[in-house]
Amino acid sequence: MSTSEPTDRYHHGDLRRALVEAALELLLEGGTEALGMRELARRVGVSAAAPYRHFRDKQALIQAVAAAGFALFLEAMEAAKAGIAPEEQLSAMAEAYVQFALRYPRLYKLMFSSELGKFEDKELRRAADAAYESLAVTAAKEDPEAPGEAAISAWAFVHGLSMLLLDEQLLGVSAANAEPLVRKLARRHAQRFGKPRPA
Amino acid sequence: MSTSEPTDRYHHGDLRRALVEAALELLLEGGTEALGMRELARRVGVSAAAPYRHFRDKQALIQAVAAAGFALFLEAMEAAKAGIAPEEQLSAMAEAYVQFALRYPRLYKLMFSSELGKFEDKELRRAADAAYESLAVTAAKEDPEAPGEAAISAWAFVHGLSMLLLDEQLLGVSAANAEPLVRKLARRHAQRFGKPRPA
DNA sequence: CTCAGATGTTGACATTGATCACATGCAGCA
DNA sequence: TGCTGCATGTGATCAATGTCAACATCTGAG
Repeated sequence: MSTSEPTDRYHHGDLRRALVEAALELLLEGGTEALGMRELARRVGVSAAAPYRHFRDKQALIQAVAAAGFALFLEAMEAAKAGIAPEEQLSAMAEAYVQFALRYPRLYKLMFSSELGKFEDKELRRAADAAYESLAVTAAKEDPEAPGEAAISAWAFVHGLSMLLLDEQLLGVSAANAEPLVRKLARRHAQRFGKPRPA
Repeated sequence: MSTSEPTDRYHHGDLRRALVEAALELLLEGGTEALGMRELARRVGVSAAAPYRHFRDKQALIQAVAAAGFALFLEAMEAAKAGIAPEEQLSAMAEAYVQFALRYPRLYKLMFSSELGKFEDKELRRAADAAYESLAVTAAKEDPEAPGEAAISAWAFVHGLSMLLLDEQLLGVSAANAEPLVRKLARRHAQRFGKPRPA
């Protein structure tokens, strides 16, 4: 699936992209701990100093990975509400949200790790905000009287639920058997937070 | 406020406690990055290898810190619902929860960092579960028909909201001006998730 | 009083993030 | 075509970190 196979040319050709790709793999496999500049360089088959031509910092590299993560995430969100009846959209997105977190736990964690300085990197900020918007607009439609609160509430709900599941904080519930619970909770949330009973 | 001032005896006397205390300070000041074994040893005025007599790993030390954090946290939760009318308890706790997260952002983040292996350390696990219980029982009372779901929902809500605030993901809302919003959302949540309108 | 085990120290090793001066090769201009 | 400037990659090196093993020191149980 990799776009670039290792070459032995002096100039790699597309190092930056290759680095982000490899970093993503590394992250998915081994978590934040496994994501090191040197190991990364090794993977891509390049010297240890090379990555610094493309990223000021380890942090900068991580921010790029997170941004890529948010792009993936946004895609999943959009896909989730495509072709779904409006009144079902919110709960469908909620489910998709949690499923994403469960499928890519380490990536998800990184994306919200918060010491990655989300406000400092413009591109990252935009990617994150785009994902937020996708959910927010759907949630807002559910409660036109207080759209802002509805959006925050929905976001907080799915985010919190994801974290709890990832931490296995919910006794007896793990990623494997989470789906029914998630579905039930999503329904419950959408129902109670939906438009306050029209006449 | 420190229990132990630096002595120049060969044996420190209460290194373990001193280490956890110092680690907590270090964490609160500089975040996870600043929390290193060597720096820690330096602070306590002891050699770099000494901490390893009390903690197998850096991870073990971190787990101990997290456990201490959960104790603090539990305390705050219990204090929040003491002497409050039952129907106000849930929203009071929700507020207290978020306030804790906002007051100790880095500690809070560490406590839920999830690669600290919460399930492996028994003491840590118990501390975390105790905190969970404190909120869960209160939330469960709000909706006797589905106590489990009510508990998860409440926990997810406050946890998610805290994370969003810490990440400054909510545009225009920061720790400083978060209080009114938090209060409003807590009320809203308690109201909608409360007992489904008794007759 | 003694001496065994707990607690600290010293010195070392491998690894990491980061930076420097230097090497290389591609692009555009002659 | 051939030259050359600039982006890109290399290797050597530094300081710092987590961790360990061998040695030193203290303290309490008998």
